[in-house]
Amino acid sequence: MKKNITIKDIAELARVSPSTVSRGLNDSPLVAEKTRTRIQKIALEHGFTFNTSARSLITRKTGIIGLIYPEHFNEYQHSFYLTLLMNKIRDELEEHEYDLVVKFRTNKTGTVNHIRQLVNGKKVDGLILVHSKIEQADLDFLHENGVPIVLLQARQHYVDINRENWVFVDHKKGGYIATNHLIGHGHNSILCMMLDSPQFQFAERTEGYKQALRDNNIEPDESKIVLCDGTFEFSYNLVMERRDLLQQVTAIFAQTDIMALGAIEALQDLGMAVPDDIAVVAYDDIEFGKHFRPKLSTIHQPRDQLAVLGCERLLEMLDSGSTTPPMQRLIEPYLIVRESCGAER
Amino acid sequence: MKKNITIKDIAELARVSPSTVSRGLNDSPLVAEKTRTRIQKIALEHGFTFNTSARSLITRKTGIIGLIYPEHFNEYQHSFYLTLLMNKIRDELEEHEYDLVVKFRTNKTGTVNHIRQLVNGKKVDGLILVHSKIEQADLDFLHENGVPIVLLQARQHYVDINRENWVFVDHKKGGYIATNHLIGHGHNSILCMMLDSPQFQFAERTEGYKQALRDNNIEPDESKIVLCDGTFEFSYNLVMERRDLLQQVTAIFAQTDIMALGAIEALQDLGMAVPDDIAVVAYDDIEFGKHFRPKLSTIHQPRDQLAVLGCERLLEMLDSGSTTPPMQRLIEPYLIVRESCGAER
DNA sequence: GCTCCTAATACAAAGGTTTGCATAAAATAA
DNA sequence: TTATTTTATGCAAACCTTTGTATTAGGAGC
Repeated sequence: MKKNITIKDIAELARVSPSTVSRGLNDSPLVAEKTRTRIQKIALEHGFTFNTSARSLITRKTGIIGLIYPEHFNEYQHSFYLTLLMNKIRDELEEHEYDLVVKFRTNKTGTVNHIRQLVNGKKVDGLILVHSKIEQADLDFLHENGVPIVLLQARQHYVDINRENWVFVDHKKGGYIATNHLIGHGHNSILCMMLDSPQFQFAERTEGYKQALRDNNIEPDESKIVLCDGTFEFSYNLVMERRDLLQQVTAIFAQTDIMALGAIEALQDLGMAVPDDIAVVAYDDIEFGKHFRPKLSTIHQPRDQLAVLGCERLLEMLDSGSTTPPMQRLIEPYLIVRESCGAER
Repeated sequence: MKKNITIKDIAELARVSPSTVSRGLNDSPLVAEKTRTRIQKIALEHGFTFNTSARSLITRKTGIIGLIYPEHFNEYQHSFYLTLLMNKIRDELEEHEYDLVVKFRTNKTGTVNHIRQLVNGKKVDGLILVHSKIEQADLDFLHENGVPIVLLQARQHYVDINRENWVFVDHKKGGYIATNHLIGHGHNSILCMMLDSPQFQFAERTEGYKQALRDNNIEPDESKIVLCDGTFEFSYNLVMERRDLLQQVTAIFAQTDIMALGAIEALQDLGMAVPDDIAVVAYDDIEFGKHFRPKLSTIHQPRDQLAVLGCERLLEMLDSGSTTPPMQRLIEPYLIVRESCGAER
């Protein structure tokens, strides 16, 4: 096992003191031009890299950002959402020399609290939370310790977000756009397949749905809002078993693509045509949506924008000490019109 | 910004020396039972956590494992593969108190070499590579520095894997199983839609395809091996434009699910029935495959097994110093029979 | 009560960097 | 030339832990 080359070694080779080497390597103006280049040349020749531990012991910066997401994510949620978000975040952070460590949030009480451990142990400089079930106490803890954090994608109803930095997708708007589009194409009786989840964002989507109806002088009908568990099968079976409901509507707003897919398959198996008999607008914009028949019309969540805004802010807080007022941005999803909503015909 | 509580602080509170606190907190037998419990109680009350930097400066362990994967991954590859693999790896490692930092491998020369930086800077204790384009020089470097590494999922043809620890999927076997299954159901003229990629694994899949043919006394016909770029569209168009080829075959072995999906859509648009006119076996087992019509018969890659075996070995090397001979495992993918291959009828 | 051994604790160095302050060297001014 | 300022470098402490060695306390044996 080879011993690593240290600043001390470089100092000897360059016949200067370790402090000068340190400054030289960090491009300090305190060291003469020619000394610096000499030092850097030697360092490069010997493949020197800073020992991160020693460095962060004194600077109190680790160069690592923690990304925390819920552990209950499934392949669907990962694929259309988290991975691409994570990739973009990683890219943004790497440009600024930060590394990303990924954690999921265990909420088992009695277990180690990941967040506190990461922060207290000085393992991370900041945190990004993707609609993770963080508790108020943990948020308070982070503030006390001056650890920057940004919340991404969707809000939780049980924490106070007023002091926090966040970038959320305006899911109410998303629901609104989807519904409004359908109404605009002549549908005035629309089934809302709502994902029944503790996550606030689905209630928001339903809110948007209702609002769009009201804005078009249609009174929302609770019986046309059905709760689903988010799986393909559930939606499929729901459509199969609730043909009564189908009779009453001409369109469906499905709160995720996978739910839409299940519903559409069932409709087709029932001999109904999409979008001609029933139009469908979905939500999420998974890659596969455009290969499905009919191609899915769906609400797209601007993932990259989330990542970019969030990272920008985090980086800003990281070097300014986060004293500025919090950044709170609601970004707008948009509708991608393909075939399933019938507007293209 | 609150100052963190250190071992020194605890020492004062407990009226013992820092070294005793350290030993007490680390459950050393050198410290008396009653002192230890007293120390631990105080530590707990004050929410003490070790300063990771200081600790790893001396122990030379960071408790972090680097996960490196190719940067060119797209949503498709991520969703069915990387994320779930990563999740499993994360789980395995977290059980042993390791964190995971994710990096992708930039191969731009002139750029920083992530691997060396991670290792030299003492940021990671070990590495997991998911068919990343690592170069021989980097591998040698890792060995010199005694940094454990395991290679996962697929081999590269340009590095010497004899000294390395790895768990690969037996892609030749995968291709063999797929093809053999089709032959077993009466198909003796099978189109192989091969993914044209620098990755070795696709050539291996083709090898398996050929081998299966030969083992059944069918001479492989190069004209029935067509190169694809892996996209849905390419496969779709290929089928549309090469109807001559279609006339000659009764089945297709598509090397990825998404390619199969494109091909099947095209076949259906041409008025051909799958599996009745043409049977299809795919490869990867993405979640959506089972929701497609027809449900995709496909080769499943045992991701969890990859993760578990790889992590086990890595952890072993991490505390035994990796002197044991390398672990080299080829794990077998298996066929999931659904509808597209026609065997269920 | 004294010696000797063991068990428990303390001391101090080490790990690699950064950084405030002191010092030395060079450059400028007189 | 000498005094003064500027610029470049060196010294040493600090960051927080771990760990080999020294020290002390306590107990056993005589």
